Amino acid sequence: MKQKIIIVCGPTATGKSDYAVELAKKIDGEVISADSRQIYKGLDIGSGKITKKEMRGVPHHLLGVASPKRTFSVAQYKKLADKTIKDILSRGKTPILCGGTGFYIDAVIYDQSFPEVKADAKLRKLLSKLSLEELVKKLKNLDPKRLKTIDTKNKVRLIRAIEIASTLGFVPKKSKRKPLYSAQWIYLDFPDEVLKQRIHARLFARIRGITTEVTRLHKEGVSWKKLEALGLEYRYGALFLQKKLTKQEMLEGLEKAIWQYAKRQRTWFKKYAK
RNA sequence: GCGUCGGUGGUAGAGUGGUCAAUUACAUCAGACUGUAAAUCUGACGCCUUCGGGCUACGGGGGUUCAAAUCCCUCCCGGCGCA
Repeated sequence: MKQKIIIVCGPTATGKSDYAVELAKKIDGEVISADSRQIYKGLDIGSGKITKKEMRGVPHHLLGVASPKRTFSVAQYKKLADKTIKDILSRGKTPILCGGTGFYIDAVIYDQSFPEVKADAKLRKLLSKLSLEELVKKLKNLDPKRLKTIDTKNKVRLIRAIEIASTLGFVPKKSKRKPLYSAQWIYLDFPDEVLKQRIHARLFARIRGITTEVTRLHKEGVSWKKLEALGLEYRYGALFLQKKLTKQEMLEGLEKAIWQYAKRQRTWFKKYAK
């Protein structure tokens, strides 16, 4: 008998957090965040992290548990989430997995196993100098099976596959998509125009807080490069503070980027619609 | 007013007689996704098509040429210089 878990997903700015709190109150649940940016400590305003007050007494997990100075990965998330879910269930409560990072949700629900191969900075640096063709050739020698499923135009993926293959000698087979829990999916969304308006309104309400937050993070030692890689609010905030963008350019570019992100999220979640 | 440089697809911006429906970037639309996933990557992107091709397009009009976004004339618009 599989245990029950509820998933609240959907694109950004659809009110997932509020919905999850409401639901948790009704069914005596606890919320587990599935958000690749809210996982970091100090990324609050820009990531739209729920505040203590908004939690209204409902326990929340996996918010602000990683350092933004270090790289955090799905594999780590998966481990933490598993542990948390087990804990919640053991106390007789219902876990509510809530967030917009499809990959994270996927990793938890479908019990994906990730190979124990850590990032090798030296190897990555070396490989990043190679062309796509050379990388493909390398992977072909190391693990021809993986080559069949990989996106041969995606350098980042190729490098990771080679990294795994050259350490383990092969790339572990993709685990089957077998659901671990009996999941109840709740997908939140709005028509395009409405969602665009919500994104716009939220951005303007938060823009001040965003720049002060990014300033603070940089002072605390998070590099511009890292901030730019964090994307959206952090990328545009960092570009603006470095004077690489005007305020106007930041606002326009960021709003556009958030919309593009929302659509990518939709694309991901469409998979589950069937 | 004279001179001069320029007006190209949603935008920026290449091209300067044929191989141009027009490099490229951005935007837009669709999609992928097993260790950075708010990241990274892919495809489509004038209109029509029986997928062979057809049609309309590089400010407007006229012309030269077998052939023009590319050359000439003229008109309109913008920048700059001289008045």
